[in-house]
Amino acid sequence: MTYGSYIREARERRYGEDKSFSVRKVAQRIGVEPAYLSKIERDQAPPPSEATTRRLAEELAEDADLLLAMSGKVSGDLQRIILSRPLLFADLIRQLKDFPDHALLRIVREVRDGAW
Amino acid sequence: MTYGSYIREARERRYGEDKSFSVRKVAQRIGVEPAYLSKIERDQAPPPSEATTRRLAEELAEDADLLLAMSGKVSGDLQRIILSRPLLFADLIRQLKDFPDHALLRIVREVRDGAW
DNA sequence: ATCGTTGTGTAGTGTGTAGTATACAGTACA
DNA sequence: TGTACTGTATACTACACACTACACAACGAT
Repeated sequence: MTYGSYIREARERRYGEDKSFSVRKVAQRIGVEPAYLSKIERDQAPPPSEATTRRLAEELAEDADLLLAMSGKVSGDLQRIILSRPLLFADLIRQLKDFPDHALLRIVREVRDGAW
Repeated sequence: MTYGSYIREARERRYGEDKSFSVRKVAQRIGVEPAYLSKIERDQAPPPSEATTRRLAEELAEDADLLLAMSGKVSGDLQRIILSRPLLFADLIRQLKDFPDHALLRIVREVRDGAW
């Protein structure tokens, strides 16, 4: 599933029930040219900037982090968090690389629930 | 402490004991023009690409993650790890944002020591 | 005195990013 | 039958990134 096809499907799903989700209208609301959005949806243009992806995500009620991941980008706010303590986060992330999802999820939960 | 001044100090420290750590020689070994390295060291050019920073880090025996952080970049391998499971890592990192260093360090250690 | 080495000033280059602008063909409907 | 909308093809643009190429003056050793 590419960025483009994902966006296209999400938009068309909404267009089915609300005709204001045409390429033109959505493009206008997020502040880009319709031809550009069209190219993105057909993967003829690379995914747009982080800012544009965020507007698009909000418009289509999709997850911004997921969309950003599809465009090969790590969210700017995560980057800033990592850069504030690069060595600690580098260690942590590299160690979690091969952890299975469920172990990761457990850590997320324990950290959230203040088991620390 | 900027990227440039940090590099300059590290290089000059080594130049004191080994004359092969001149701008010219180091530049040649890491594969860039001397004038370019000179500009970088004086912060007249922005920090170089990740690849060049890595070669520079190795040449000067400095920490690549630290140097990359100074240049405002998150290491590519960390990005790839995050992008492999964007939602899990996004959650985790955002939750750790305001953790004090010692708490983070403890997690790093417990994860490493297989307390999971 | 000159040769090699030092760092640096200035100008220019190729590639990528993130788009805009205009025009065009097809479809819906009133 | 026209007009209002649909998506898309094509061409172009502005700016940033990551450098190279060459020239020059200062200094140190032989």
